[in-house]
Amino acid sequence: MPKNRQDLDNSLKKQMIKDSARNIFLADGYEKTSITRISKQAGVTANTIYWYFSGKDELFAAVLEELISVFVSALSQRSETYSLEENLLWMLESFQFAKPLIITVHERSAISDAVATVHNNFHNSVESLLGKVLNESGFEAARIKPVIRIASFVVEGLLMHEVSIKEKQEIVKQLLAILSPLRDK
Amino acid sequence: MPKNRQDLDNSLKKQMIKDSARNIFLADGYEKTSITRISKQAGVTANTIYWYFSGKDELFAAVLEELISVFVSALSQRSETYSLEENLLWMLESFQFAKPLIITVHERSAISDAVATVHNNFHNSVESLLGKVLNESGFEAARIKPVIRIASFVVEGLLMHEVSIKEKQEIVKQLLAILSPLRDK
DNA sequence: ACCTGAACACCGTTCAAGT
DNA sequence: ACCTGAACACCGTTCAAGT
Repeated sequence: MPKNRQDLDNSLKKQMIKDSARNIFLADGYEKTSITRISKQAGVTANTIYWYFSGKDELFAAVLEELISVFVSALSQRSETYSLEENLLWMLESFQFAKPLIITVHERSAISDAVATVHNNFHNSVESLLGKVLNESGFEAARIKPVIRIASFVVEGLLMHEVSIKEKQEIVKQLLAILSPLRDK
Repeated sequence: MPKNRQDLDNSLKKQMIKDSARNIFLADGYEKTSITRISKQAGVTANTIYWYFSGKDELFAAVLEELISVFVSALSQRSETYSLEENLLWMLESFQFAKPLIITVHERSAISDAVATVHNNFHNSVESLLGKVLNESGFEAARIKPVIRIASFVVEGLLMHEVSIKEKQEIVKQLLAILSPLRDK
């Protein structure tokens, strides 16, 4: 019987599991990624994962949380120096690699509270950030919330569907027209 | 050993399978619905389903096709007599019952060609229908396509996320402002 | 406290065999 | 042509037993 690997630092092993999970989730999607495969890549047994995470959804939620925190802090930095237009386009670009997971987030949110919570927090973070920008640019206050929601739904839609580059540009252009503070003048 | 039930009409049995599948899919979602459970409700063995459908995704696609054809023909009738606003609100309402499946459609489209095809056809049908309406109401031609896409992404977004009634109304209101032909005058 | 091997109850799908 | 019982290779998860 292989030894316990208590030599390895505890939180380090947890991080290895998360890293393996993230890599395989991103490459092959949630469903095709088995706990066994994650465990092998992390150098542990499948059941060891259950010592650190209470289930596959909770592991997925932990992976999401890391990805999202990187993304949100990058966006929050950018939002001070770049325009809304540049940030929207940047969001579309930098999310591309996580495309298969975006659909999964919605699917698992209906099943797992852990995933649903992470999903909600994400929407709140991004939408409050964009709302702040619109507010400072003199956008009519009453319209900010619904318009931000429209923008985030469109971004999600663009990531979830196969859309040609040309069409994508047209959609972003129209979306930006809606988001322009000039419309209130 | 139970007899073959070749007494039952062939296409009738196929329909029974589709009906059982639809009911359980709608009630419990794709993942929680096993082939075995569908087969029991339809009064056949699990493997019999594989005589009529090449897999779970193909059965799901067939179920979707039926649901969509009912929906599209209803929408196409309505679009002649009702306003765009009324039809948008009607779409939101009448889709509510299929909420769990909308997310699944996107998830399985990434995996199954059969589901992807049905999904694409659906978007094309709805968007060409709405495009026709906008065209007749004198909407600037170049903006029709992207704006229609925005509308359909927002409808999907509203169906995929938990949104309060009040917020939903605000979003629809802002969306309609974008879709109003008056903006071109 | 941490980790294992073995088992559990499922799953979608396949296949040889029946009618 | 149509349908079955039995099996296959998996899956996420649990648990008694080890260190």
